This record gives sequence, structure tokens and C-alpha cells, in this order.
Amino acid sequence: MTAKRNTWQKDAVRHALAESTGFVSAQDLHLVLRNHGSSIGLATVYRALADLAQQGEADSLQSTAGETLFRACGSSHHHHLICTRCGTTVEIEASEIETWANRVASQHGFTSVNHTVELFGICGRCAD
Amino acid sequence: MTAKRNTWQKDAVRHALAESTGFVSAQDLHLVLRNHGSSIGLATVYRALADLAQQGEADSLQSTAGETLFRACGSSHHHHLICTRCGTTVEIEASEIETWANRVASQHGFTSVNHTVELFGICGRCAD
DNA sequence: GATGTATTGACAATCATTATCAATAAGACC
DNA sequence: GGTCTTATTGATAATGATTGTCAATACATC
Repeated sequence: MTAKRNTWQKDAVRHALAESTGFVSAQDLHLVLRNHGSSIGLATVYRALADLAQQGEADSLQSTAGETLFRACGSSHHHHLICTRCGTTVEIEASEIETWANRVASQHGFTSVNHTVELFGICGRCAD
Repeated sequence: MTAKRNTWQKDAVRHALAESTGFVSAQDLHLVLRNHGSSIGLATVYRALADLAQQGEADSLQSTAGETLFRACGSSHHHHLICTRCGTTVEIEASEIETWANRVASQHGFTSVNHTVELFGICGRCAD
């Protein structure tokens, strides 16, 4: 049994992630924590984020720049609508998409279907 | 005017990409070309793929491993259904998704909407 | 409080990708 | 064909994100 331990580092990452409005990289988060006076190491931030993502406490996606971005999220399945200017993110439930994905996949003989759906745009506040 | 030139290297990349069944990385393609006796350089493969993607001759997506993957594709807008075992890829037209994306985005006051939609699963041949 | 071990953090190592720059070769023009 | 201009190539160095290493540290239990 992998006896997991609770450390202030993991909490710090959890909290910093919760306070970020949109998706952030591990490096971003490390910088934020350091600026707040924390002495947390970069590798630890990477490890904590990987853990959170695996436990379903965080969503992750790959930016076009090749970074992995993270965001705190609810536990149920959902997608994102992300402002490309300010990073504001809205969680979206879309049962239509789920059924569509399953239907299309089975039409082509595919099983064990996963999907990646992200919407990008410019939010009302940034459009002005 | 940027006077583009035609080189055998660009054709080689185009052809190698056309013969790949699924998404491939620049490194993969470079290896394939080398194994076929080509002396093409790695940097050139990267440049050619970036060009093809920009001209709409290829689609690209970010793998979870952090690589950029490419695939030859038709010119019209579409999505992909990808077998995670063998890489077989099916192009999918989904006007429903387009309208859904626009509707959801405008409901939240977003404009200039883009979207990323990819389906992953196991194809009939690999399921046996 | 003492102990065993998961976890940390500084740094090295890795991997994909991009920049550098001299050498090459398309394409235009004669 | 030969010449010229410069886009393109390719070997290599440089960059940037991420992961591995490993001794030191600190959780949780006795």
C-alpha cells in the first residue's frame, strides 16, 4: 500500500491552483508560490500537479506552445470555454457531446471512447 | 513577395506524411525518411511540417507526451477519431459540433470561437 | 521522543523543438 | 548553357519544459 503523506507543499500547490482563474503551467505556479514567500521546489510543484491531475482534482491540457497547463476543477466530467486573452475559463457540461461522441465512435466500430473537447474564444470583458 | 521554392525535401515530407496512416511526429517522419535512404535533415522535416500545417495540407495536435503530431488531411474543417492502439484515424465532419460550439460560446458572451475536438478509442480490428 | 520511509529540493539529465550560419541549389535572367 | 540572387538546407548549438537522481528532511506510527 502506498502510504501517501500530507505535506504543506501539496496544500500550497492545491491552494495556489484554486486561486488561479484559468489554466496555468507548473512553472507559473512555482513562480507565484515563490513570490508569496514559499521555498517550494520546482520539481515538487510538477509532482504535486501530476498527483492532483491523476486524482481528478485538476484538469490538464497541452498548450500549442508545448506546455502542460493545469486548472482546479469539479469532479464531474466537463469541458472548458477559455478566453485566449485573459484566460478566464468556464466549465461546460455537454451531455449532447458525450452522446454524439459515443454514437460516431460506434458507427465506425470504435470502443472505449475518450474525447478531448476545448473551446477557445474571446470573452465579453476582453472584447471591448 | 516571399518567393517560395520547390525542393525535393518538401516533396519527400509531403509523400511520407501521405503514406502514414495516423498521426506522426517530426522525429518519426525523419526516421522513416532516413530508413528509406534519404539524407534529409531533422530541422528540415520540422520546417516542412510547420509549412504544411500552416497551408492547411496537414493537421496537427499535441500528444499527452508533449510532442506535436501531424497528419495529411483534406482541406475542409473536420475532426478525428483515432485508435489509441494502431493509430488508424478517421476524419469526421460534424456540423452539429460547430453549431453547438457557437451556441454555447455566445451564451457565455464569447466571440471568435475556435475549438479542439478529438475522439480516441479502440478500432474494431484492434478490439479482437 | 525514536524510527522507518515517503517526500522534498538542488541539480543533472533528457527530450522535443528552435536558432545559428556557412554551404547549397531553385528560379530568374541573359 | 552560364551567372546571379537569395531561399533553403543541414550539422550543430541553444533553448525550454519536464523528469531522474539521491542525500537530506519530515510525516505518521510505535
